[in-house]
Amino acid sequence: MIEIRSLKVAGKVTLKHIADELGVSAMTVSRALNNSGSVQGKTQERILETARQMGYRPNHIAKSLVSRRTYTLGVVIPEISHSFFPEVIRGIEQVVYDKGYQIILAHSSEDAVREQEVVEMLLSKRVDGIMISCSQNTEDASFFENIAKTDTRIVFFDRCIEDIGISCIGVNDRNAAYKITEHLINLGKRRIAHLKGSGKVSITKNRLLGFEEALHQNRVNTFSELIIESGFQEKGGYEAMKILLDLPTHKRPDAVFAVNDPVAFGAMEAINEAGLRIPEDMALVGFSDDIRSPLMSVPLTTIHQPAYDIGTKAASKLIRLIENDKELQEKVMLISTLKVRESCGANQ
Amino acid sequence: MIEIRSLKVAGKVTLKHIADELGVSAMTVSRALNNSGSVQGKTQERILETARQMGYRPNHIAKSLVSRRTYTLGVVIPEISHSFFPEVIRGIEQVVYDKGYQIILAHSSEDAVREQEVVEMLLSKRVDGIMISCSQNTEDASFFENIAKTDTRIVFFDRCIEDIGISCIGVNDRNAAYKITEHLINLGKRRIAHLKGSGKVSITKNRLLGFEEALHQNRVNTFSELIIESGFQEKGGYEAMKILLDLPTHKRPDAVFAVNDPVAFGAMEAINEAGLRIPEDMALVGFSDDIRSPLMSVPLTTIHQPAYDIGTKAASKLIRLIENDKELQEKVMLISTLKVRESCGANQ
DNA sequence: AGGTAAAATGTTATCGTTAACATGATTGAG
DNA sequence: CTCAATCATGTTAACGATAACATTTTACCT
Repeated sequence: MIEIRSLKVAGKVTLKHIADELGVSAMTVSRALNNSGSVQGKTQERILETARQMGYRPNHIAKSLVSRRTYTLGVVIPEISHSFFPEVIRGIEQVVYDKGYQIILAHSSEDAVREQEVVEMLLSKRVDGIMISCSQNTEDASFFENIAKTDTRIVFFDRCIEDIGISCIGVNDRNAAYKITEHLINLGKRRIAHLKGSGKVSITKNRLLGFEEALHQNRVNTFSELIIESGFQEKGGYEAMKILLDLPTHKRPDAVFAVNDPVAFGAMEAINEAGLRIPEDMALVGFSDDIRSPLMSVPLTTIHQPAYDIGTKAASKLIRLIENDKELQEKVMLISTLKVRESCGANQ
Repeated sequence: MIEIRSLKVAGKVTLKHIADELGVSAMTVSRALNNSGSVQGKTQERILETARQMGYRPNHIAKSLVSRRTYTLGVVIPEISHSFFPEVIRGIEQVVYDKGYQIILAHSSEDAVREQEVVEMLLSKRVDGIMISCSQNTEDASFFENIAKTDTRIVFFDRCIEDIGISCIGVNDRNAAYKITEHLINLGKRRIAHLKGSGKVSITKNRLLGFEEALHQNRVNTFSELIIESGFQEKGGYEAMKILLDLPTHKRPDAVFAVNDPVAFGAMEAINEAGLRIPEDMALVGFSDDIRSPLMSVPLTTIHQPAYDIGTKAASKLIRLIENDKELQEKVMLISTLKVRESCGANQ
């Protein structure tokens, strides 16, 4: 039985406290607790027991200062209330937990200025790496390029800035956009609108590209007045749709492809308010397969993205980049699939 | 124009690097950057400019070691895929961002062991405080009591352990449960079941209490075989409901009050599978107003909780506890409201 | 017993920043 | 012109842990 003179130390217990308690040096205590050999079995036991009794908790702040490693990763998302992101986070969390890391969650609120602020903060906190899905008005690629030059690793997921040598984990946006557009064409739609995202991020560009390609390949006219920037949120979708609905009746689209499901929900509301029926008067499809999409009064046809897997891939890629100097940057495109429901008019 | 000899320093730029660059001491640089008086205007300008050019970023790890403050808060949630929690996090994030803190998000996956692990980790990371919503099998109050004795502040939200002197931010669970049960009684239900939560957490206890009270006050029989533990997840709701459905027909409930909406969704599935209609054959109500609840084929009657506000209150309470020694522990009960939809049978 | 290799423990310096104190430069009053 | 007060800057130590090196103790062999 070991007698503890000062079970309650003012403030937190440190190695030094334990060392003083037992009349050994802090180094010996450190070695004992880390099991790093060459501490007499008996001494080690006494140290472990005393540490337990004194409620010792290693100070990772101090450890990090020495090791220059925090085992903490930053995760920056634009909007936590889209069901897609919590699901990605769930994936990230699982990997990160298994590998012994933690995440600092930061929220850009779809604002590029705030995004840079929180990234700066993460860097000051010396996170080992950052996973980021860009805000809707992120334009400044050089900001990320400069970070990539430092020893802090970055990985984009979902909303990426492409071709600047930073890994991207997303889905085959272009191909999926192509498929869902072609699906509308096959249903006989000929005036197809696109509510497009914004900024320089991958999904804006690639979903638009896939859309245009599908029209072109299928010899369907593209109408520039039917391509409207909506951003990525419900409100933007509502407003963009209003613009389309204000067109003269014969110029209105017969189908709308929204850059993501929240935007489609906004559009849905505008269409309902205008007294039009989905899909009879106007077909509508989205992208991302939000948790609400199958539950809408007219279930939304969309592209299903493996959100959880995007999270696990992004996290494991980032950790590999951190832990292995040889690891290369790469673009990972997971497979997304067309989810046909009723809003496109196929299942009537 | 200042000439920088070594714009690129191996590793990260420190105060020392800037100091050497300008031939001053690190302390002067520190003072200049922190604007803490008594640095000559001219010198300060040179320092600021050089710091900018060298891409200096303050090292919060080192700062934290000195100040024993990390401006980081831990947030522990049991399950990120319930829409309630992302919404709480959104509230937390807003306050925390405004006050200059960050959050480390940790996930217990409804597992008390993992919960303790992540809390230990947060403590090792020396977070200034922790917000936690307990897992479904959290029983060990002393674990939290011991932490509360240290100088790390804790606040519970939603799923609290009560009466151990730690602040709780939640809703008037007992009263709300009373109301929704009474609502079922007023609709003529007389064999009312409860799918109850688990563990020692507040919502399990209080929602059950409110349920029983409503039955008692309204002179409706309580049937102990109609109170089944389901936990807090969809799967648990499904399984618990199966048990009720296996009862002989005349012993089956005519209404079911689920401890939360995900559990109600699980129950809904079981009821549908059994070929029964909601609400005609069996009424069903939940608690929490999940984002999916109004969208179900039979929209779910439930209790709406102000999730965002729970987040903001929890965060500001925690920050006040951290920053102000005089701040007292308290129990905050926000007002939740009955949301009558169709699953209870009122709006047919 | 003497000597040496191996094992156990201790000491010092460091990570980047800042508080506390120390020193040197400048100013102004008498 | 001198001396003290004020201002600007520097030095040292500390936060808690550990790597690298240094010392002491133990064990074993001849």
